[in-house]
Amino acid sequence: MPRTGMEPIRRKAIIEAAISTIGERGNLDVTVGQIARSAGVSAALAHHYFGGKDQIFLATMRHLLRVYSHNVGGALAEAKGPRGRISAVIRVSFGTEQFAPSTIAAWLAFYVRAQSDDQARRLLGIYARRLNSNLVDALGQLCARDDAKRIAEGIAALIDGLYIRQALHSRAIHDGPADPASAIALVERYVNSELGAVARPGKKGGKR
Amino acid sequence: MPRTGMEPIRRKAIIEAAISTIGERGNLDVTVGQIARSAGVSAALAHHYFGGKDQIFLATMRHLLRVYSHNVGGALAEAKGPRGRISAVIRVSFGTEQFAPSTIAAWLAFYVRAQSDDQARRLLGIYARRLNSNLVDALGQLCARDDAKRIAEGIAALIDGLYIRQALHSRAIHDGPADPASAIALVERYVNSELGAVARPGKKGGKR
Amino acid sequence: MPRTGMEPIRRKAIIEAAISTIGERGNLDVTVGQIARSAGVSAALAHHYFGGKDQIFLATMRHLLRVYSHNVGGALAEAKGPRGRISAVIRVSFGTEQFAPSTIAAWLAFYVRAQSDDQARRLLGIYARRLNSNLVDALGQLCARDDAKRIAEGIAALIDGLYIRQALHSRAIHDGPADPASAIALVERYVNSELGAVARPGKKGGKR
Amino acid sequence: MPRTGMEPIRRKAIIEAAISTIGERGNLDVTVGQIARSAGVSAALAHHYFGGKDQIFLATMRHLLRVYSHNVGGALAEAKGPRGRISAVIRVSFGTEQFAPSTIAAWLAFYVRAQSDDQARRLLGIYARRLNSNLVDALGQLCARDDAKRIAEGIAALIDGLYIRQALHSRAIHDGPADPASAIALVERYVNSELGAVARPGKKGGKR
DNA sequence: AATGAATGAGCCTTCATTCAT
DNA sequence: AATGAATGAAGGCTCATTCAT
Repeated sequence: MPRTGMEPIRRKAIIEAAISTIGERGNLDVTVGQIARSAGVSAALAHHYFGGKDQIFLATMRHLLRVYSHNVGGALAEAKGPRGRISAVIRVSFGTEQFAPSTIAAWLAFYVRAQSDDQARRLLGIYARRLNSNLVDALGQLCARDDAKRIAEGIAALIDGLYIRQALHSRAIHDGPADPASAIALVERYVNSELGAVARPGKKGGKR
Repeated sequence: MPRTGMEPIRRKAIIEAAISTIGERGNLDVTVGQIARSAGVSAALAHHYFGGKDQIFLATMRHLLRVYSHNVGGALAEAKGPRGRISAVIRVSFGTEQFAPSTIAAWLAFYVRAQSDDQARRLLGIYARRLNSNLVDALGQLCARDDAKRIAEGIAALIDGLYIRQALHSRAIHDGPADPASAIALVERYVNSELGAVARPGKKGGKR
Repeated sequence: MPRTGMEPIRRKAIIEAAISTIGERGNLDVTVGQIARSAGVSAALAHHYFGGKDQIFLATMRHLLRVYSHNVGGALAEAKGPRGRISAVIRVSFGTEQFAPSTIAAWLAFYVRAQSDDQARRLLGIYARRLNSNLVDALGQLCARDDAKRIAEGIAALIDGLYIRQALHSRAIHDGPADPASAIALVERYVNSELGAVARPGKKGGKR
Repeated sequence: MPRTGMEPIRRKAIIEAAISTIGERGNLDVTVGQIARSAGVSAALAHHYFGGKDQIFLATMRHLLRVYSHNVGGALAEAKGPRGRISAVIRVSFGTEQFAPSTIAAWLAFYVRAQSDDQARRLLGIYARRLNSNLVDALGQLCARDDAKRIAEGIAALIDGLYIRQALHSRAIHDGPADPASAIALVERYVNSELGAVARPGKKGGKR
């Protein structure tokens, strides 16, 4: 059975097992053994390929972040105009892949992790800054720089907030929008009213 | 030294130690020993008074929730009109007591905890529903029921999102508003524009 | 049963258990569990009091070294003249306490350990330098400085060599002197002939 | 690349890798993986050729012992008279090959190993007895049998002692002779004074 | 009222060893 | 001839929890 070239296959399996295991529990209190079992391998193998529990977590974060970034990148490429790019970011953030319960739970768990783990913090920081750039750049073409920053912050906060609420909702705490559609609508509406309220610089009329 | 009537004093000390210990680490991976030491007592005593680690956590959550509710209650009593009550909720949510780094970190940690612990979930659910009622009730007097629900959801999401960002911010990830004032302004602005966009039913003008 | 003030008792029991366990095996491949069991406590307690396996080893070395130093100190105090002090060191080195099989085995195990562990090296270095000082000082009153250094080195080498041979002997490899008396006689004879071969500086006649 | 006839080449490479790996660490706490890597092969191959870790160690000991014996044999053949044969043994014991830091460290490690491993003990016993025979035979021609035994023991102890001190010296503990020459001189001097002190039986005068 | 003493259970991690290719 | 793949077993260490005082 031991064929050569198993490493990438195992790594992927273990990372996916980590996501689902973390997702099920809702936090990082999972053992390497649980993850490994869920991946159908021994705990020793997981260590062999990743070097340790921390690295498994880091690799899992990196995977989550990379998939998200990749999806955002794709949506951005197809988007039309600055307003379209904003919508693209929002749409991807609540896309099926992103908004799956266990993905969200893992996401939040890593948010918390970032508070005590330097590497996790750095990783998250990179993604956060990139997201912020995307939003501020697009908004900057539609309004003043200061407004752009503020609105970007609002959008990001809304997304994070809806994430956390979704995580709790799927565990029957909140009654908020279980469906991505409502979440998207809520954020879009926010963008619209904020943009509607501010003058676009350089544009002739501005708001009447 | 062991005088009678120490129980409430010890309980309080332990709960406060729990908040600060959790707050410092940013998650619930704290030992009973750490909490106890920070409270100046032995781990055995913490056990004696609370019965176990889980109960310490629960009591700490309850404390956090109770303080918050109490503050909201007070602000609500002084508030003028429905719009004032909304502002009261927002203001309290970002008040100095609530927005202290370690309080926020503990808060988030318990949010995560609620995903895997039934009792924590129930506790959080009660508070969430009460907050929601407060918001929806007030908003209901200013707009249609459906709009009220949606805006309440938006407000709650913004608050949660700004919390999580604040937690990460104080650990140097985000560049968002470090100060409560900006956070409050951001949410207030949201409320204003959302309310501005919807017609208030039953009020004379109504929607045209 | 758990009386207060157990710590020193346990520490001592664990250290003695470490010596005998290491002595029986003849090397440091002993588990904390084995040591603890031999001391009649749980492995957790050994960790509790010492902090870890390394520290148990270090404490054990320190104990061995301290006892030896203490014995040397006592013998030195009673010794008459420089030649007597040399004999004192030799006598103590092969004294019953020092020359017990498990003590010797432990001693050697730590010698080996010193090659890969910094702290053990430092510890052993202190003792080695002190032993060297004692010998060189005493010899320096009986012969030239350079001779003293050389003879001290010879004595130390003989002691170490006889130790290692004793360790193997008690495991049926060598046929050397099983008894301390022969070992002492061998070293004493070495000292005598070396001293007899060198002129004592400052003394007129030298040897006849 | 896998040509036929690789076995002896691999065996030798692995044994030499074992010596250097053990020598670097200064003890037997080396993994098969480390040895194999240092030999440029996989751990599985080392297993394949030797059957297990223990056998690798045994083969390494055997190699060390065989080289030493071979060198002694060669030196003995060229030596002149019994006194010359004693010098030959001493000279070889501190020869460059024998006195290399990693060789000495490995040697000591195996000495310690012999205390807990039967096969290692047997192996070492054979060599020890042979060395003893060589010395006692040669000495027997220069002095009484009893003296010969005693002096042989002294020589062996000195050699072992200087070895162990050399091992520690190269790790900066002792200040003894770093160079083989001093070690040889020290032992030779010992032999001379011991022999000078005893009457040679069967020889004419002897000392009165 | 309070704590030191003590431990069982569990987790991470390492490693020798096996096996199929 | 040689190795990547894989694992069982074992050890160090932590920690919540109990107990006697």
